Amino acid sequence: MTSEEPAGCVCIIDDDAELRSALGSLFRSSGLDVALYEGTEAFLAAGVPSTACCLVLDIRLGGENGLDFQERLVSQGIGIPVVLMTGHGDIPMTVRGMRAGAVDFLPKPFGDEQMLAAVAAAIERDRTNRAAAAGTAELRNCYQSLTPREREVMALVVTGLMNKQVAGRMGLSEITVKIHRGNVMRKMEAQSLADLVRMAEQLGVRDASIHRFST
Amino acid sequence: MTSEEPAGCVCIIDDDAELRSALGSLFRSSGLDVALYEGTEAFLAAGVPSTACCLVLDIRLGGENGLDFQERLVSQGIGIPVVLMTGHGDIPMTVRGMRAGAVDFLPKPFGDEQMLAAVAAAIERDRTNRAAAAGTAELRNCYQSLTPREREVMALVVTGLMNKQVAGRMGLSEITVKIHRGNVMRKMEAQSLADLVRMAEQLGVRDASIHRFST
DNA sequence: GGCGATATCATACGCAGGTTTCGGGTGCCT
DNA sequence: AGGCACCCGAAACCTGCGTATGATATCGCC
Repeated sequence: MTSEEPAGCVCIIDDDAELRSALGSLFRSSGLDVALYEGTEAFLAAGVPSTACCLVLDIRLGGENGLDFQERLVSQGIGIPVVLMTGHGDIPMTVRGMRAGAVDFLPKPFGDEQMLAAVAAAIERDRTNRAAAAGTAELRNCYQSLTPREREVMALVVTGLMNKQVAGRMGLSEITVKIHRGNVMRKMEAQSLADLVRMAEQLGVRDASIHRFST
Repeated sequence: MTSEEPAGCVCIIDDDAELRSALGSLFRSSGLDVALYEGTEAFLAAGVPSTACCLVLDIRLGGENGLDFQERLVSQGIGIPVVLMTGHGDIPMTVRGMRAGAVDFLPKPFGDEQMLAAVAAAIERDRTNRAAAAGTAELRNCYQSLTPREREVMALVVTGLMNKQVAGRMGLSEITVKIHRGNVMRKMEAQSLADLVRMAEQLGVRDASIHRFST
C-alpha cells in the first residue's frame, strides 16, 4: 500500500520556459509528479488531475493575469489549492490573492525550501478537501436515487414535521407519506432519523416551500 | 429604532499620536465611534466593545509586534476583525496577516476611502459574527440548564439510538430514559427530534463514550 | 430535620412511526 | 401491447415514543 503511491502532483503555469523546467526538476526530485503549462488555456484543456495536487501559478503571464485566473477558478468551483508567485508583486496584489484563498504568495526570487514547503501545504490541503468531497459525493449519489416525491417528503421530514403534517402539506394520506419516508431511509442508507437530518444538513436539503431571507 | 444606533466602533492601536487622532477624526466624521490606544496592553485592558466593532492595528508598534498581537488575539478566541496597516510592509508580512484572518492590509500612505472601505467591511463581518454567536449563546444557555444525566441521554439520542439502546448503555430502564429525554426536549425548547439533532450539531455535542480519531 | 433538585422505576394509555400485503392509477419506453 | 418506474392508498399489525400518576432514594443546603 505504501510503496507506489505518489506524494502528489504539482501543476505549474508560467510563461517562462526556464523557470518552468527548473521548478519541474525541483518538484520531481522531491518525489512529486509534475505537469507543466505555458498558459492558463493549456491547463484548463488538460483538466485537474484526479490525485492530490496543487497549482503553482505565476501572476504575470503572457495572456491572462494570474490573479484573474485564480478568481475564475474559484467562481467556477474548481477548488485546487493555489500557490502564487511573482517577480513584481506588491501588497495589494498579495491581499487579493490571499483573499481568493491562495495557500501562499511567493515573491521572486524565492528559495527552493520555501516553494517546497508551500507546495507541501497546498497538497495537504487538497488531500483534506478531497476526503471531505468524497464523503459528500457518496451522499449525493444516494440523494440522486430518490424520486421527486421522496425528496419532497425528505425535505419536510427533516424539518421536524410529523407524517400527518407532511401529508397535509402535500395533499396526501399519511400512509403514502410513510411509504415514501421508508423509501428515503432505505435509499439514503440512514439508520435513524438523526442520521437523515445530518445528511440533509450536509447536502443543504431544505424545504423549498419555505422562503427565508437569511442564509 | 433607526435613529440612535451607531454604525459601529473602531478601535485603533498605533503608537503614532498624530496618525491616531487623524484616523479618529476620519472615522468620527463617518458616523463611527472611536477608541484610541497607544499600545496593545491599553486595548486589552479596556476590553472589546460590546457593539459591532473592528480593530485598526499598526504593525510597527513601540512594544509588541502587531502581527504577533493579531495572532495572539486569534489564539485567545478574540474574534474581532482586524485591519492591518504599516509603513514598511512586505509581501511575507502580508501573507502572514491575511492568513491570520485580517480583513485588509493597507500600506502607508493609504487614502481615506481605502481605510473607510476596509473598516466598513470589517464591521460588517463583525456584525455577522455577532449574530451567529448570539444564536449559539442562547442554545448554550439551554444546554447548561440540563443535568448531567440529561446531557448523557441527549448525546446518545442524537446519535440515533433508540430509547431502549440508550437505557442499555447507561444501565437504566427505558422509562427513565424517556423521562430524561422529555426533559431534554422541554429544556432545549426543541419542537422535534430533528430540531434537537441540529442543536447538538451546532453545540458540538457528541457521545463522549465513542472515541474517534478524526475531527 | 425539612426542602428541593436529581435520579430512579412501574403501570397504563394514546399517539406516532414503520412494515407488509393488497390494490389501483399514470406515463414512458420497447 | 407489455413491462417498468413512479405515485397513491387501505387494512392490519407491531414497535417505539411520550406523558401522566405515583412512588422511592440520595444529596446538599438552609
